[in-house]
Amino acid sequence: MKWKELEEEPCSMARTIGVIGDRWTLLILRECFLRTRRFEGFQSALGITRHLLAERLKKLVRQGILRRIPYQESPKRHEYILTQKGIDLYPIMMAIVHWGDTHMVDERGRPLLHQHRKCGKDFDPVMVCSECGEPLSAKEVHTHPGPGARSLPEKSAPETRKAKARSRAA
Amino acid sequence: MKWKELEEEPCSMARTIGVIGDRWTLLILRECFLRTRRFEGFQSALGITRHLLAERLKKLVRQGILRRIPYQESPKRHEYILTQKGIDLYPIMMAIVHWGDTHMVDERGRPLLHQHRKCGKDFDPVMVCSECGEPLSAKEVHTHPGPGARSLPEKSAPETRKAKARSRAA
DNA sequence: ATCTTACAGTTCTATTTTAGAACTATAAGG
DNA sequence: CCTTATAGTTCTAAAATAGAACTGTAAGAT
Repeated sequence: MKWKELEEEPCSMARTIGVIGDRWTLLILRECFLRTRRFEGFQSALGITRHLLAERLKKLVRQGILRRIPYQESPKRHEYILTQKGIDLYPIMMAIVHWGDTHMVDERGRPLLHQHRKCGKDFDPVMVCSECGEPLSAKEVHTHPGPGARSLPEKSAPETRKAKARSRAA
Repeated sequence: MKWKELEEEPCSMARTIGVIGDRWTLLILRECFLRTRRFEGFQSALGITRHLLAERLKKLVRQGILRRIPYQESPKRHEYILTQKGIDLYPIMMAIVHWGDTHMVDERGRPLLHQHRKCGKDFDPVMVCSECGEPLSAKEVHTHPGPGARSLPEKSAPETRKAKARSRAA
């Protein structure tokens, strides 16, 4: 599988990974949500090479995740602003941060806290079912093919070689 | 910033990205959630080179995301099973899939649907506030330094050069 | 009028990663 | 003895990334 093909895979995860699934892109997006907008801002905040930064920004604009907007004439200068498509990445960012907060903090605790303006409290993000509102856990979810599926053979429980031999013998 | 340093950054997102933020790792984890457990299973499902697969699996085991469990003796064979730390990645996976379902589907529709066993319906994941239960949106969240912060200077609103000149002149 | 700085890139070489294919090893089954 | 299944390892070529220097426009300082 080549990287260009990823975006054509019949899998929403593969397609998304094709767009945002590399390390610098994710960090650039973090900066966007922290209100960084300009080339130099990204560069100094991240220490990314200018070459790669330019390339990643171009890609994000092509993908419709950032919009490149002029903020001054002569010399022409542009800012990079999240589109709605980009803002919709927020749950991914929060899910990533939350996992890090749970499993990667050192003894000093969380680097950042998130306050919900509506209720005023520091919170954690919780993922719930859109239909019943209950928190989701992996084993309560059954995945099945949708209209855009190509094929997804059901996997049977793995057998040991000996078990296979036994069942063939029977 | 080098990749080894990522995991020591005072940012839960950078640390998490250091662990799972590359394309193959994310796809391997997708397969784990679809119940793939064995080397050949990952390899044939993903088309990843055997070399990289071996390396990524080792890393995931080192990080405590997968556990390597023997399922037969002679020749010794192992399966890779998600630990709790690995299972906790589920919201990240679902958030990624959901963004793809929203922004990357073709005319045929979603490749996969997710059914919630508790309520029986196909659902979308929704991220809510742990404190008040309301759905979260980026602009209702205020980010501020926590106990593990190193420093996070507040960013002022960007100015144009002309505006800067004006304010200096004033 | 010239000099320095800010900004947003582009270009170049060296290093690191990844792709792709072939090879190794153990044991079962025919 | 030969083939297959499984889980790797090793090798070379191609691609991506790091790191530093360079380009171009214009403002402000000297």
